[in-house]
Amino acid sequence: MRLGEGVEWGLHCATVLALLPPEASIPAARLAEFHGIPAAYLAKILQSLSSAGVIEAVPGRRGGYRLARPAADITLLDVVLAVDGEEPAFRCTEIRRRGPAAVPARKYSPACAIAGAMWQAEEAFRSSLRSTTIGDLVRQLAGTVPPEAAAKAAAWFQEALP
Amino acid sequence: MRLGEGVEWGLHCATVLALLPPEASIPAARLAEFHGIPAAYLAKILQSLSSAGVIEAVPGRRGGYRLARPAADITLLDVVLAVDGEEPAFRCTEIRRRGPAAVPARKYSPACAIAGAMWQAEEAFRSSLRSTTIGDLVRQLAGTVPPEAAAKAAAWFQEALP
DNA sequence: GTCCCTATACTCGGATAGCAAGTGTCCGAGTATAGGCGG
DNA sequence: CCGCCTATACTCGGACACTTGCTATCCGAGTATAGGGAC
Repeated sequence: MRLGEGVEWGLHCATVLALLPPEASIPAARLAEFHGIPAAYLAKILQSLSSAGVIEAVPGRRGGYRLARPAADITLLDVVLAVDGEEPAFRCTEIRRRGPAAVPARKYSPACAIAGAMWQAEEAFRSSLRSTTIGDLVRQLAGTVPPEAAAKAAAWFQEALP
Repeated sequence: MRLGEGVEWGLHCATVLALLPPEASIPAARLAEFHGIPAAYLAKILQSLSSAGVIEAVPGRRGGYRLARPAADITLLDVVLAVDGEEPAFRCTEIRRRGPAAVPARKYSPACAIAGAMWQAEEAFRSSLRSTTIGDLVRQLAGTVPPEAAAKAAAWFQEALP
């Protein structure tokens, strides 16, 4: 089980967007520069977040990206599913219905116990991600980010944005 | 996030092994035939389970695989980690320490809030898998597998094993 | 001075290569078994 | 008849190709802006 690197980028970008003034937007290239990551690939990640309705794109000369709704209404699950895809991690291929012991399909119970247990675990994973919002992250980060780094970030935004 | 197909195979094989008489073993080729899956690749999966100590290999002419310990002592997490690897799904690359707002490394808190939230979710996933054992699966399957399929399976094992 | 128009520069969006890891396969090393041989 | 020995056949274990999907990149479509000109 492996989460794509874009998930981390998407989460960090979402928290940065949550810290911007309301209605303000920031271009993908600036977000990439701020995080020290490849701009071309980050564009693809932000595109996924945009089409999923987590963030929204502002077109035009002074455009960019901003959150599509309040940070408190965006869960970590929203971001992870938008970047990584909606399909479940465990895919049941119904191998119980194959081989020499197979019987007609209608005789099987709707879901086998193995797939059920795996999906239950995945639901626990998703439930945990659903219980935290970008707003919660921002609040936590306010207490853990080094004050010096916060100051440098604020100065950088002052210069890079307007 | 995607779990390899081998995880499903490993879980099904573990339940089959749990149903065998104590001390009995079954070759990888028979397990593959029973499930209708490629034997050569299943061998690789079983190899992973064996080196992880979940199942054990019996060498020699009438050899095969069997559970390394009672089914009630094998959790689904044991199987998943053995097949899919131990490394966590979310990997923090510390992008917070990069870019124009970076400060000396020692000033950062040990773990950033984003990675912490992701790891907490993954722990919920693992905890759920830890709470179910192969023994539990066998008990559940006893009530859900079609009796007709169970009879065919028993007959097949009678003929294939000795 | 104010309004309108046009050219511009910057933005996002989707289509396009490269690479690593999962998927699938194969052959060699090792061992319990089965049969034969000798006592 | 019993025990030992050897050859065998079957097993697992690790090393070798191939395909899918993640990683990385580019160029074209679209739009708000800035400047200039007319009134």
